Amino acid sequence: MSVPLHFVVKTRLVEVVEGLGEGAALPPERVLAKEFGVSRWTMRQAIRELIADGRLRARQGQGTFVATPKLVQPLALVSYTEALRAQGHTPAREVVDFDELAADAVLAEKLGIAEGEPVHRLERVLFADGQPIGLETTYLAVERFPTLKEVLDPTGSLYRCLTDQLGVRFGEGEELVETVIATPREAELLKATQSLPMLLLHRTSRDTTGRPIEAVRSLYRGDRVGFRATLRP
Amino acid sequence: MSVPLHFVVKTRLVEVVEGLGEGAALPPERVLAKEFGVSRWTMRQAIRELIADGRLRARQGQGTFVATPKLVQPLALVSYTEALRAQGHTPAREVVDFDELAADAVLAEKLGIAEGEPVHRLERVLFADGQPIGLETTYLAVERFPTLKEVLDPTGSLYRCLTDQLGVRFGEGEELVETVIATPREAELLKATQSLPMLLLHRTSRDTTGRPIEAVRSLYRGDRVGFRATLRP
DNA sequence: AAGTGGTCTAGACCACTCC
DNA sequence: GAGTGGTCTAGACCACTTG
Repeated sequence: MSVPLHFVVKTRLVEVVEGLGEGAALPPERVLAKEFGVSRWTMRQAIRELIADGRLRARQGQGTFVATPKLVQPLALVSYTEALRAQGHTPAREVVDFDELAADAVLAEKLGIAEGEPVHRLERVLFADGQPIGLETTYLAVERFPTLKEVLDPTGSLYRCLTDQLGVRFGEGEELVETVIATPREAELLKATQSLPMLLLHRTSRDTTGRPIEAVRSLYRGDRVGFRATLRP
Repeated sequence: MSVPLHFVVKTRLVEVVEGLGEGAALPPERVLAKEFGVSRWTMRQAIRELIADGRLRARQGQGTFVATPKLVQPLALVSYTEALRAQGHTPAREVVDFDELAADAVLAEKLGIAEGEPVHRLERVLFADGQPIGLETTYLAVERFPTLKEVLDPTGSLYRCLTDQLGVRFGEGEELVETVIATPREAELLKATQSLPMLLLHRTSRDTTGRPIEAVRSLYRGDRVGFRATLRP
């Protein structure tokens, strides 16, 4: 048993998947388990890994289907909308929350303000071709952008609003990427199942004078999205 | 049951973990399950997620322990050794394989050679402070670097060898980041458990004339490593 | 030998979707 | 109502580490 059974099943299941076209339906878990001669738990373990790898997609009450390839998002200070459109996809946003709160120590540090000062919080679900792929939460100091709530169309591009209407000039930024497991709330907003690995991206942007503009926390579905960075020596 | 039981358990377990110090041992799974009044499966699900999040670390036959914070690796064309040392950690490498093979279509395309031509493959496990954190596989065209096998100390820095001894000057590079599930072989080399989410990084480097140098596939343990990128507008 | 985490089974019920 | 994926239980055995 040095190689777990569920991996053997996964390997054989990959061959089945490759024999099917994108979007094709797989037989039900219970049927597959019987065909492969394993328990449903083992079958689900194999399927879960193929879902995490982005090769399958499960829809409760409907079935499991062969997935389309992952999207690739640039790790760059560009508009989400433009980046996606450039790849031939249809972007969309949905506002979950747009309110104010008091900065905790970590957030205050990132935004260069004192703890307890008010910050805007804009939380939006990002879509590509009608499918939710990410949850983006942006924090900006109220002191620095007092008119944001009147000026910004929350369904539009924040980046455009800041540069075009508020005269902000983006300078350097720093991004951190890691994998995490989504909370139930996040999974629900992204229409994902529990315990799916996500890509968590933390960004802090500064203007050309080095002053902090925003702190962003973006959670992307690991089964649907990857990142691309262009490196300069 | 809109919130899964294992998440409730996870939330309560986090509080327990926060009350302990780094490296402290958790009670055995069976004991925790009984204390929380859930089955061992549910307990393991909660623990597995905390492991994926990098907050716990399981060692078979020993127990489960509170983990140390994740490392942060730069997404940049710099030496792995130097990057790690700059953060106060001790780097090491272990050669798994150093041989030649014929390029398949994808690899040939990346390296700018014809399919079937020979390429060097150097596969190494990367360590930080004695712990395996990544598996790096580098491919270079034999035609371009015919003396590599004689010149390179495979336990040393490839980057240094190329720049200092072979006169290569690195230009632009492109990196792709995504999450995947490790194969049993990869998991074993990284001393990780099955079905742990990994960060997969694909890099192709070019010299200052735009000619391909190397194709690299790096698999990092998602529970121990994150990436940092500095953005320029 | 004892105790730990890792894998697997058989069976149950829930939540959701479609007919 | 029937069928799907999602969660959970109780119990078993395996693989590994330590005394």
